[in-house]
Amino acid sequence: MTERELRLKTAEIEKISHIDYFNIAISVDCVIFGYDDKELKVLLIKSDLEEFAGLFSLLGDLIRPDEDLETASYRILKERTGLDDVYLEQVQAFGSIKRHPSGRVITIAYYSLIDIKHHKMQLSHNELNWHPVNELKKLAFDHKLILDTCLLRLQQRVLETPIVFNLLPEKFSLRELQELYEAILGIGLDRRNFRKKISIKDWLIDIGEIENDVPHRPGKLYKLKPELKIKPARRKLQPGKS
Amino acid sequence: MTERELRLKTAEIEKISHIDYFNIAISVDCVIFGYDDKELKVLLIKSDLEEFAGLFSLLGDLIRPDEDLETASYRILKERTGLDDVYLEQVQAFGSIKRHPSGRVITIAYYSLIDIKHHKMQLSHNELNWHPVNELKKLAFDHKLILDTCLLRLQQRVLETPIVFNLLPEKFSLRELQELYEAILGIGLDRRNFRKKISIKDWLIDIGEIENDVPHRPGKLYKLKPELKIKPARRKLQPGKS
DNA sequence: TCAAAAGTGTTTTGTGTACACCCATGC
DNA sequence: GCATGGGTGTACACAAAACACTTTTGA
Repeated sequence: MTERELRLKTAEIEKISHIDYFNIAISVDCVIFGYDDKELKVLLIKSDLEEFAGLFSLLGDLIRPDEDLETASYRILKERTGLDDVYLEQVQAFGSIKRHPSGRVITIAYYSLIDIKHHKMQLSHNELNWHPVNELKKLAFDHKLILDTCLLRLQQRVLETPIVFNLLPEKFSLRELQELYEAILGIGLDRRNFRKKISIKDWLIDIGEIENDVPHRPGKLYKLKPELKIKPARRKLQPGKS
Repeated sequence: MTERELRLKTAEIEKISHIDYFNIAISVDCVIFGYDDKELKVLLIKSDLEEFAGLFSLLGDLIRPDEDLETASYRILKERTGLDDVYLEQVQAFGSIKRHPSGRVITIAYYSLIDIKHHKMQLSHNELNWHPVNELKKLAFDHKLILDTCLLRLQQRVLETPIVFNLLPEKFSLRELQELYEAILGIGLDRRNFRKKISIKDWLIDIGEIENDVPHRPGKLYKLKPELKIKPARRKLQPGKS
């Protein structure tokens, strides 16, 4: 659909036929967050559109008429990361008229949290790569806006609900956890206060093991209490305060 | 589109043609909140679908190919309430396959806040009426879920940003304001603590007038500081904590 | 003079923040 | 033995919650 055709429809607004209402495509875009090397990262692919030559874009696809919004998101995640059981949350829809150069495409944005170490599969196929969130300036489409909006949502959620653990391996030390929070929130945290706050939340189990391969005193390892692992199917409305 | 056609497409999933992707309609649904008689209310219309005979539904419409999501929402609000300059916020999209009996319709939910007294125009045309939010049990489509989700979002926002004033007339007393908060949050509040908290936020101006027509000692009247009135066009990302 | 709500402060409790020392380990 | 992070507690400031009496007005 060209810009010209779009304008034509605008002029004909009074006699819109029912079929015209279907001249809008719907996509899902996934902000796939990962955590590695003490940085929050996002999975991006090089845009194949001429208009955005050289820019990266989020992973997305048109929604098929026979799949739910979440189904479409899980499909994309599965295709791009090989992972199945991931945290996924819808953020909102983006639907500016001119957001997509090839026509009217409304997109529904999701973010998901995955353990970057579990991935490492189809990576770097067609320029699919992890990018530090902080270093991104310009993305294709309105994807920078979508990313920023999702990051903001993540920052809000992370203080209330135990979702960050989706970004970590099964076992982790308190230092790793704190560094993750610092990466997500973009601020430094006091170690003693952080540990106090986490211990009050009662999210973790001391598994009786310690780090190895660290060039200093190893820390204890913890894991998330199993009952707090968020099964994607279970989530309904927003969870309340922890 | 019948259920049978849907299943057919599912079977043909491998050879989906581009045009199939457009076989999805997109609508906007508005949860229009008002406040009257010490109750939070929502504007509903009697559903004209046989499947939902006797049930009420939110106000919505299909999105036109040439209008933004917000433009569509404002159009609905204008059509149904006659009001222009209202608070409007997108919540999220709802897209279950079977949410609409006549085909695949993905809807994007907005809530808006209006002064119920300013309205009173096209009301009760075709069974368009205000309903107390607390007394609603079943709505057409998935509109109860949408309403609940929007209410939850409103409850979260109301503590952080000065949006409740969109539900009140220009001048109001602190008692009215407190009763409004109580209606939205569904809890009782301590008067002294409430007044302290509001005064700290520094949102109000004492306009030097007092209530009249009250059968008791009249309270002072206040108005929201003009610079805090949220112009719909200005809002971008989520506002931070107050 | 009575009913109804306005208006107003203090105390207690909990939460967030700032901050420093000794300990265990790897090198 | 030294560098590195692990592990821990206390003091202060601020915010939230509980709580009661006097004042003003209309009826």
